Amino acid sequence: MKWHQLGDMNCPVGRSLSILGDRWTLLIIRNAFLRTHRFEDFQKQLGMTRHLLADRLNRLVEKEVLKKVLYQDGPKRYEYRLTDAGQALYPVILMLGKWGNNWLNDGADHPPLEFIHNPCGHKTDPQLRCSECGEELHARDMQPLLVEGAGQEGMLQNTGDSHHPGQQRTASRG
Amino acid sequence: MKWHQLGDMNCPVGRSLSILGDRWTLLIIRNAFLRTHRFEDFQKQLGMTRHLLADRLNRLVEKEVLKKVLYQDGPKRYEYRLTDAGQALYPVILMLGKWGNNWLNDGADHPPLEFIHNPCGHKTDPQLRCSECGEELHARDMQPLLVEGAGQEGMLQNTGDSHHPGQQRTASRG
DNA sequence: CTCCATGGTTCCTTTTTGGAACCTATGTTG
DNA sequence: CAACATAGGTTCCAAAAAGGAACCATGGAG
Repeated sequence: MKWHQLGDMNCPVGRSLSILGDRWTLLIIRNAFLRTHRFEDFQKQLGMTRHLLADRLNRLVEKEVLKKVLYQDGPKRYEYRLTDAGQALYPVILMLGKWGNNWLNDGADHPPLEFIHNPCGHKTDPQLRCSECGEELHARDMQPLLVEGAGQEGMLQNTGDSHHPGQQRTASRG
Repeated sequence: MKWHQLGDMNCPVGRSLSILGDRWTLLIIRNAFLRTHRFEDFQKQLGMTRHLLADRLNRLVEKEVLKKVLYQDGPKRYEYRLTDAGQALYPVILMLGKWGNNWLNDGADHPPLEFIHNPCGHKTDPQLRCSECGEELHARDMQPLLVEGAGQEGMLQNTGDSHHPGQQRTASRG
């Protein structure tokens, strides 16, 4: 299977990764959150080839994660800014950062990265929480629920070949 | 710059992506969360070449995201399971899924994926929240803070070439 | 007309993928 | 013992993507 066919799959993680899952794309988006918007700046900060950068920026514009905004009219120049969809990737970037912080400090010479949450004014540790009870979410407590009419190749639900029975019921196809 | 040099960078997002940022790795991890553990099952479910799968599994074991566990002694057979570091990637996977759900439902024929949070029993919408005030976190409210002694190429802090002044102060190097 | 800045594009080499066949160890069937 | 099955790889080769460096285009400044 070619990797790009993943975009059609039923699993939302697969669809996300068909756009975001390559070597540079998420780094470009990270830098966009850091207020980098221009071709030259992306290129200098990331050190990637101009070639690839142009390709990735175009693809992100096409997928509506970034948009081109005119910022100068002499020779018309555009910069790249996050769309609403792009802004919505913040949790992904932040959780990747948290993971790197917690689990990839081999030599310990990497400074822990911390954030102030401006509205409350405190150093914050971003946490994934349940919208209903407010508790922190863990993989073992989550039960995926696939709505009716779907799911032949649904992923994010086990396909039933588990060697560890019990513990699992998916909604449909029962 | 070669992509693998990113592993040494100061930014935790860059370090995370040096392990996770390729076409297949996060999909392998997703399936591990869905209780897929064996080579053949990964291969069938993902449709990737055995070649690449072997390479990625080995790399994840080396990086201590997965571990090999003996499950049969006839011909010795091992399966791949998430380590604690691997388990800690759940928020990343879940937020990628949430994003795909919300922003990549082009034809709308993809079913929304929903989860029950077992401890509270409700359908949950996973949210990124502040550990201190409990409010949902947004990019615009977050101020990265780099601890002293660090930060030459720190990333996740703006390097100062912003064309949009104000709105930004990083803690050190002032 | 020349030079500069920004934002690309082209050309060519090196690495990574994709696809399919083959290998290894052991266990089962006949 | 031969033949086949199972699980987990490895090998080989062609195709695609990434890396590196030079070149191009537009418009303004000198």
